[in-house]
Amino acid sequence: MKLATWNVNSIRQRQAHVADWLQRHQPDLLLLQEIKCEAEQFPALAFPGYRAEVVGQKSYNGVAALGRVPFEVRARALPGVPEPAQARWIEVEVASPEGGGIVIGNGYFPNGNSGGTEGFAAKLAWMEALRVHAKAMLEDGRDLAILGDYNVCPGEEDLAAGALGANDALVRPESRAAFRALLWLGLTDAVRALHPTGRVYTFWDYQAASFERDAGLRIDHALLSARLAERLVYAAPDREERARAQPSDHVPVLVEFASP
DNA sequence: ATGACCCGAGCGTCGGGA
Repeated sequence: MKLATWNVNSIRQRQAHVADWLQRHQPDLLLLQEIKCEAEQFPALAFPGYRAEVVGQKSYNGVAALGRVPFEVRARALPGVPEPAQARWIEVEVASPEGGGIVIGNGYFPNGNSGGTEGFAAKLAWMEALRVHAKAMLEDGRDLAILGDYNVCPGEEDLAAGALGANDALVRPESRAAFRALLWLGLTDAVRALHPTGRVYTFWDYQAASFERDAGLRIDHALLSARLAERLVYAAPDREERARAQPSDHVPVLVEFASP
């Protein structure tokens, strides 16, 4: 089984990139963030062989699941997040080869740098709601993967020197603590499990020739419950995608599992 | 030292991104 996550920074600007990437990599499920459109505007016909389920809104945010295997939608919003809900969560279930299902959450976590202290508090509240929700699913014994744009650099090795200020919401101690609280539930950071050290960036700013200088960040992640983590055979960002013409500022992160 | 780029909205320029 192959899963992937990709913040595409507008699906309407990136649909050819996504269609081409799907053809080359053929993941079972691709989770998208920042589609920046309403569900009716999503170019579902651009991805032959894939079924699209979309949680959209006008202009901002927006997530989607593209699947070439059967899946069902479990939720279109994160439980426990106060209204007005933004389009930041879709949760699906695919059949497991062992029988039973695998729950796959797709999140576009709040950035937390806009809106002052209130905006940062909303980021932390969103992450706490996710922790509570994930904890309940794990206590139910569910196999769980949470993919998406977490908007958190978990550690100092997850950003280039000088790429962000110390007070940035992506590296603030509270943001990192909220990320660790997810790990403490028993989840495994897939990319770090297979690449324990070194640069494994998933984002480079459009500004200041960040990609050319490799001034990147690791903020797109896949967290896995134990049985899934034990089957993990591949987890890495597709860095080459950032070198293409008119790229997203994020690259896809691909994770692959051996059959049980 | 400073600014830098991209997207959507909508036609001024700006908020948001990270």
